[in-house]
Amino acid sequence: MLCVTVDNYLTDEDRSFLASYDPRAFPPVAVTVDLVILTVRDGELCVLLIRRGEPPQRGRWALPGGFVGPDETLDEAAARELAEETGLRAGAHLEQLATFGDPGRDPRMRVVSVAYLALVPDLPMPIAGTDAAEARYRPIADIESGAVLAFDHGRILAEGVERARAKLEYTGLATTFLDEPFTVADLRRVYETVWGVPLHPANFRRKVLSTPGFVEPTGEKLATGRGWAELYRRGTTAHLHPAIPRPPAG
Amino acid sequence: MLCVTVDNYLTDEDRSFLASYDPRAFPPVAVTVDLVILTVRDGELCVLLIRRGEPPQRGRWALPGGFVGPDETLDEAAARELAEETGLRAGAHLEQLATFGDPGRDPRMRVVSVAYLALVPDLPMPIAGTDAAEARYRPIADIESGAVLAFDHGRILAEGVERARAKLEYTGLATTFLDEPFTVADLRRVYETVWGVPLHPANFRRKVLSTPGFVEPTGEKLATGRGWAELYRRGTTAHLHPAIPRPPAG
DNA sequence: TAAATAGTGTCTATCAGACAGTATTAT
DNA sequence: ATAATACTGTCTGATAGACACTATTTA
Repeated sequence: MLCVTVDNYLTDEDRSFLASYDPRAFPPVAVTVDLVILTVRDGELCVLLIRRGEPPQRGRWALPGGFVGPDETLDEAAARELAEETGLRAGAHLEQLATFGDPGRDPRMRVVSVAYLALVPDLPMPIAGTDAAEARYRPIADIESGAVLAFDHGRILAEGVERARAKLEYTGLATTFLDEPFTVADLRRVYETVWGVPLHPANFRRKVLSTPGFVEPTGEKLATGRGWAELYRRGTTAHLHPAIPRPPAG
Repeated sequence: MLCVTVDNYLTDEDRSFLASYDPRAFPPVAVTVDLVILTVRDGELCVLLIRRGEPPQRGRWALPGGFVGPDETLDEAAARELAEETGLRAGAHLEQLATFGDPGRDPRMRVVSVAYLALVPDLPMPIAGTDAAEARYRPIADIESGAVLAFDHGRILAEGVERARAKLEYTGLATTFLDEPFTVADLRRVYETVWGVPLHPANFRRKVLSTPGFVEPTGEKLATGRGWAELYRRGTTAHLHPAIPRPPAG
């Protein structure tokens, strides 16, 4: 294997050691990335699921994912999978979530899966890949109330949803769920949908607009709906000071 | 490979598919766990490092770690490594940090490393393993100011330290750095050491004691030092309400 | 007119941060 | 006596949460 990245760190001793090193002496392990792609549509928090078109567990709903290529970083593999499934290349938020590697979580072999979390705006339609019979955004509520996902994907999804809920509190990531421009009420509905609690409109507005860098006014106003509403774009601040406090129970 | 865990999920189709499945068709990848073991000693935040006794990068300081066994979960492998290096079996905090898998991060082969973060009290002495010439707790400040670690361990350490700093704010984990019983001043010194900022003793005391479940009084008093100080044990609450706010810069 | 929504202003309880001050012990 | 530390009490400014109120548009 060619490893130019750290080649300049190698000593002569390293080089002679590597010449006699056999990577195939280790038990076979596969490394994959699985994606928790969340979006908000029609007042519901939804996740992109694919129905498996190949065994094992053909016909069952699963998170999209795939093998990490030999020359890819983990982040690159996740970005490639996200683009393949949604068509999105930029504008979405993508971060590593956690890694799942219990023996027996996949019946084929030892599979260590690095899970990623993506937050995307409401998109036209997902793209069904070669190994997927069908791809669809499905409400979280449906999965939480019974529907069983393939492998340990239910647990991965639960961690992704919890991470997303927590991150809305102290980052400006809620705006990545929205197309620009948006109103303060649109942003509030994102929080209400993801957290599952109603928020006080007046207090929410005051907090959002008093947090520097959260949203930028476009100066335009939207006349649709009742009355009129000012329009905003995403701000530049990743970390919110102060945070948007999450109500205790939900 | 025997995979009983999800065996009852297998359909007849799955079983016939698996009979013709060859795990060795994939490029060889090794999965390891690396540990960021942090402690507070002599007013400094320290990390357990080993000096590599085998190539590659023999003689360079690195995080302790090792291969994940074929029948181990990732958490089990991390707990085993922690016990091997420190002798600790319980009482320490251990959580998954992030996964690092850039091609070329290890010159031997493609190595995907699942990093774990451990917070431990001040311990007698670390144990040098078979592949380590030496094991020592070294101050974070020494590494941040120049000392280069093996592979990408500098980046892993930086993420671990940042996670630890963030977690002190909203969890009761600071107490895992201390032997019981401890005083409020001991706990304050942990925060001051990890965050690198002085905290107001009076305000710190008020916040800690008004946060239910953070610390439990033993009823005893310690007469050493000037005056006397009340002694406490770790509380049961993992999540702090309200949080211990971290001062902005520093 | 009634209902729904965008936006403004105000009141109150709480908390962070700063500081004054007391009690106790080592030097 | 002086310095250092543990601990208590008080004051101020900021903010979360609740509510009242106006303006505007649709049904």
